[in-house]
Amino acid sequence: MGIPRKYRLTSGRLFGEVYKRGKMLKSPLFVVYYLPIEDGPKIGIVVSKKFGKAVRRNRLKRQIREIVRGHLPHLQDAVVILPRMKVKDVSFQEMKHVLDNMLEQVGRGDSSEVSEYSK
RNA sequence: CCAGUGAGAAAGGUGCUCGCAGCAGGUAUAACCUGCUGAGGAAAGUCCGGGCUCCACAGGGCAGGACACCGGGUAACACCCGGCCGGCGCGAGCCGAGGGAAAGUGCCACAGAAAAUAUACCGCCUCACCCUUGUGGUGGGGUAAGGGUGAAAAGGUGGGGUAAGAGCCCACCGCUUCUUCCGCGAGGAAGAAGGCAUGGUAAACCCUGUCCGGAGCAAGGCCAAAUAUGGGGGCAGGUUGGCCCGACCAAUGCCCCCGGGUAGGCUGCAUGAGCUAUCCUGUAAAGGAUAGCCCAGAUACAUGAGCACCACCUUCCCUAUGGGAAGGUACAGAACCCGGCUUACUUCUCACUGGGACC
RNA sequence: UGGGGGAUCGUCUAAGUGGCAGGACACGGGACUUUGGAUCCCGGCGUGGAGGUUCGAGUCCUCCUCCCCCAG
Repeated sequence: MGIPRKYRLTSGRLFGEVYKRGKMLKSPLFVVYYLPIEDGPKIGIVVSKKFGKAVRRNRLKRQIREIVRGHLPHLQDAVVILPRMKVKDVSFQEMKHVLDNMLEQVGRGDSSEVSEYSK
């Protein structure tokens, strides 16, 4: 895994908290929920079974983790990332570009004001 | 060269940068550094069989389920190996839920005379009677050869025989029974006798034989935290108290339901029916001996991203024995662990079969 | 990960012990009506896939595919 255990979202209860009380960013490729918390960034990734069998889902999760890894220093939120179906037709480079922008917005949202929508 | 059959092997490689998990060490828990290790032949489907754990349990039976030619292998199996029989294929070979229908019960639609105690529709033959004397009718009897129906029609083919026919008789084939020989056995071979009895269906109920207690690592164990001695019902009538005995009352026991609380860590958790090599036994599956090796262990669930070179494939371009570019390199990801089965799927090797061409 | 259940026209559903797959709604056509609705008549449409047992399979057996539920 590209993210140390310390920075992972590790219980169903926390996922529920983020969905319920967090904010949301949408793009054609991803949906990101985030909620500012005290003890450092915590990342969770949810990949639906629609994306294929276990090998394919695991690979997608690894690629997303690889992208998220670079953003860990400037995040202070619990973040849940859900890829959407269009990700299947897109290269790693495009995924990285889109997700980089979204995560930068999450990082800014912690200090300055928050915009609920993107694009 | 083409088509095919059967065995077996591999699962792209090397280097660099960043990053993840486990273990060991470094000065001390988290952190940090170093080193080592890190998915599969199917890890899959969860279809069988075990180990392991808890619960239940005197023994046996009933119910329910699984299996079913023979011999062997195994911890066990529905698996594997060797064989038998049957079927398929020109062949190499492949396939088979392959016990019992002369214990019983059920079912066999439609069609057909009749679907299982045989029967007699069209027919064939014959006798008697009748008259309109005909290729006639009525009645009785003999038939199972021919027709027709069906998935299936009560041994088959040929000959003799007969009024017409029929295992009525004969030959061959099939079947049944018996004997001898071979084989551990399934069974095979030879011979004799019987005159044919026993339709199909048991992946219909069933019978016979063998085997099977239930649940599953979210099993189970330990620690921490939290709470309510709560409410209702059932069973048992044991223990204690009300001086003793009985009744009665109260508390306590076990099970179920409702309600409330907690839901975090450690362990199980990886040395095992283990892997590799050699030798011995065995046709083989497999077993034994010796030596060496340690080979994932997560808990929102670990292998990715970028780059370079090489190998292979496809497409395109060029000055085309060559060079370059782009894309691709199957099926697929361990979660308690093993033995199988089944399904998905790329490439290669070897042996064999049939056919064609050439020397 | 483990355990359990299911699949029949477009949708909802039937088919004791194997024997011509029916019905309702919807759909298409026609009649009635100036038109539409309602009503009446007619019609097509299906056993998740592959194989096996049987003369014959929606039904019995095996293997796949998909969906749902439970532990939560």
